[in-house]
Amino acid sequence: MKVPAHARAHKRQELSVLTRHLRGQSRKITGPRQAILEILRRHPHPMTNREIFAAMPKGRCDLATIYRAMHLLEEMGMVKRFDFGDGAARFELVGEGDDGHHHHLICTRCAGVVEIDECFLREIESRIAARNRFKAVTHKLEFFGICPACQR
Amino acid sequence: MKVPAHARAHKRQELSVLTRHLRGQSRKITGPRQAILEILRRHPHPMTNREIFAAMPKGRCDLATIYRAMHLLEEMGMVKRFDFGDGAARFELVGEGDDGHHHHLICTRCAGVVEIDECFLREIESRIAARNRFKAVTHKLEFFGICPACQR
DNA sequence: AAACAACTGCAATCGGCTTGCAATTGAGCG
DNA sequence: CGCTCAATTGCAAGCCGATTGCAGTTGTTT
Ligand SMILES: [Mn+2]
Ligand SMILES: [Mn+2]
Ligand SMILES: [Zn+2]
Ligand SMILES: [Zn+2]
Repeated sequence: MKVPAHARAHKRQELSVLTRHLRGQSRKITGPRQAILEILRRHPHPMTNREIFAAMPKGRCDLATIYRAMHLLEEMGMVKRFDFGDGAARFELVGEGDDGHHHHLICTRCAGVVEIDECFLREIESRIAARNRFKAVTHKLEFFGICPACQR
Repeated sequence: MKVPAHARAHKRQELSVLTRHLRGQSRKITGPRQAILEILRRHPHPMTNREIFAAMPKGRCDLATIYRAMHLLEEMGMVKRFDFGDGAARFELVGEGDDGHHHHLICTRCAGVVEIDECFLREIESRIAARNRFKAVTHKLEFFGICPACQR
């Protein structure tokens, strides 16, 4: 099966990003880390560590390795952690030059996910920070409901 | 130590609410359930099951009982579940005739909590629901930052 | 007071996540 | 290219919040 040129380009670029981020921290570019980014790039929605593990070709690495890798990638700002409230962390690839902040609309029946790209709270957030004299205020927000397919 | 009259009144009222809610579902008014509501009433912020357990007079009941009670009380709409993202569910008493929906501002250093009573998203929520044809849309939102005391 | 369903305590168990340790491997260097 | 060593990994044990099966207890109804 042939890989299209643009996909190869994607991959090359992403690898270079990984390399750049790892340099200067004496971190290594390893198979598991590349595989994880590869998998995340193909997925439009946040994935659990287990899902990443399952998507990995033939037990390519241990689940513990994925947990450790996600911490590293999160620290480097290459992935963003989301919490859908079901007890399992989810991760999504962050675009270059983006901070990854956004929200989701999640179907409570089928677990389907809709990406909500705008954030409506930037303004409100600073008002709340000022009013309570908090610094470095952020927020976590997710929407839940019943999707069209699950309504009937 | 004497209990003031208004406190006794509070307690009586709350008990009657509990009774009313339990009736017709063949549920029992038990010691643990009364004790839990009593504790929650004294606390202005969401509590974990462990905290409720610790606040209980001398191992008055088992931790598992508290977990079960919180499910029941949540189902009955008497408490609201919150998620501060640290892996432990938190519960807050819901006022009568209130749905309990609100938000918090949480200090990531000292875990202090500020209650945010307004909800800014009612409007946006219905826009999102309509745009994606979802029904029964709700949201979970919490703010995080560094409180005045922790800034120095 | 009896009868029975609801409830509780206890201990086992689960699932997500972390961690200690010995073996492996990537990156820089000669 | 092969050497060296810290970084990384696999594995297994363990942590923690939460759930559950079961036998014994208790609240409610009659
Ligand atoms: Mn997303
Ligand atoms: Mn609150
Ligand atoms: Zn936002
Ligand atoms: Zn709200």
